[in-house]
Amino acid sequence: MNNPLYVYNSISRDKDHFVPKEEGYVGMYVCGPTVYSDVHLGNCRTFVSFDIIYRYLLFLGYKVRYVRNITDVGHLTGDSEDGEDKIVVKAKQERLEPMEVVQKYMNGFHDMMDVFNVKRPSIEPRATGHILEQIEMVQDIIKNGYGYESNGSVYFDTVKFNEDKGSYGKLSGRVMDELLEETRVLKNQSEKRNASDFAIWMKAAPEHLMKWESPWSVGFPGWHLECSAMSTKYLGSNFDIHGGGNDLKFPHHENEIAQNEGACGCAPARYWLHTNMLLMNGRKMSKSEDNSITPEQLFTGSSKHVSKGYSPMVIRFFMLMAHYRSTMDITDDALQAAEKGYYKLMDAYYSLQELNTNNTDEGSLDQEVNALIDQAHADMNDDFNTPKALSRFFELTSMVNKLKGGQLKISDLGSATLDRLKKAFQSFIFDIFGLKDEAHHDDDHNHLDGAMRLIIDLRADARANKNWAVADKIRDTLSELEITLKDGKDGTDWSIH
RNA sequence: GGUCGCGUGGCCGAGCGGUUAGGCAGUGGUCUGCAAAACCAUCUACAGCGGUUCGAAUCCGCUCGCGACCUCCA
Repeated sequence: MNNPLYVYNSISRDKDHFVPKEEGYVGMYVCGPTVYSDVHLGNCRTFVSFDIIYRYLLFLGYKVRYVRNITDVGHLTGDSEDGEDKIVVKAKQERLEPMEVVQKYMNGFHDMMDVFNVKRPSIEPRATGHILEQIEMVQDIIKNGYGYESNGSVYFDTVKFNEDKGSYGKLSGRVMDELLEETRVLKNQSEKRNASDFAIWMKAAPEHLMKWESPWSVGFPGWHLECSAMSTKYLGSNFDIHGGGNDLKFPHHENEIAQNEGACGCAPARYWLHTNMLLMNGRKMSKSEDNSITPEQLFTGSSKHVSKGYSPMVIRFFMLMAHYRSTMDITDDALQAAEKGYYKLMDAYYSLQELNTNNTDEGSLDQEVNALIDQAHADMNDDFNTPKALSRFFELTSMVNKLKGGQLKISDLGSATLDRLKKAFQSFIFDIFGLKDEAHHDDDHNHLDGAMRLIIDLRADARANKNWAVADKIRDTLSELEITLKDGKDGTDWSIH
């Protein structure tokens, strides 16, 4: 349990020993959604991944301040100064106030996060609530010589920054000269000094819907700026973890680093964590192309890509089966496999609760059980390797089933180890992996369990009388209701699948 | 075109120099009134071609295929 935690740091391109700046505390910033449309599944994977990271840090005993923003202004369609604000575009389309659009999709986002059992962050700041902080940051950047005004807009001078610091592009591996060449043709009409410069404040057209007073113009902040300003405000100018999807590395995170260094001379985060993409049909999910599925479609099964609906926890479990830094391909077969695996694991958890031992000494099984639990912890300490940790629990699941079925003797397990095993299942499945048991819902479940015991008794009577017709009718009818009866050596169990 | 990454058995997906990953599916068995569940056994692997090494899925080179970013995206 005392293994140190290693995390893959995109900056160093290596697994680094995680040592928080302040012992016992972790500051973590994750780029949240731009709330201009419904969340899509890829978003969900990213936030589930960081939820597991957040939960694991909490499990390790850290006091974590987890900041995840809501982008509600400044994120443009297309790049550069030619684009329109995504939220403004949507507001016009739906004939709503921009803030109505924001509220609508932010609510939807929160609901979806709840459905996936994603813990809420400590602070969820919004860009529009931090205009002053962003203006101040622009002023600092200008003061330090890395920003310049041009026709009411302010741009970040990437060339000057790179000359001084020599580091523009270090996160994403870009080379300054290449950036200048690549973009020169496309953006030669701009107000920018260099093609790779980016806006930190933009002058708004008179009819623009969301705009604020600033020293330079009535306008709005550049997209990248909010994260720099808000992470600094709530986590300080240098904090522990910054996360986001892989596709944010460039330009978003690169520019964030430049802004923070440009404003205060310090690198914002010490560990940069990036999640990988969710694929469908081997390609990145895309709304514009036809390879996309919404969470709702996945839940209900109303999509040509799936044969049936899958519950949110099955999907969360599915996500656990791959490492967060690997791409993950959604297929119907893989989801079916995840569904069965999820139920198998949950069933084992309940079977485990029924196990008891009088053996207060060490038993012959103790070593193996303890080793598997230790390995699961080590797996999580190795850059949050959930698929590997999960595999340990499937091995433990097999042992639990053998103990239950009598293939292994419960007397070979010491009570201390059994106790530890129960705690480990609890911690990993519910606290760390963040799974919920969808079949055993508290009060409802207790009522149903009482009724089910009666039915099981009646069926047992029928079977004792060799009245197979009645016994099978009970079993088959329940099966149609997705209730499975499991006849074992010590009577019959049931579960909802 | 530039940058980065990936190609593992029927499917998903770990491993990244020597030992069974794991889940799902398949096959044979145990159990069962018959099933299901569970258990036991078992079958399909490391894109191709070279090289390094006592030893390579794991390192290096080349070839082929795929993906991401560079352009809104988690």
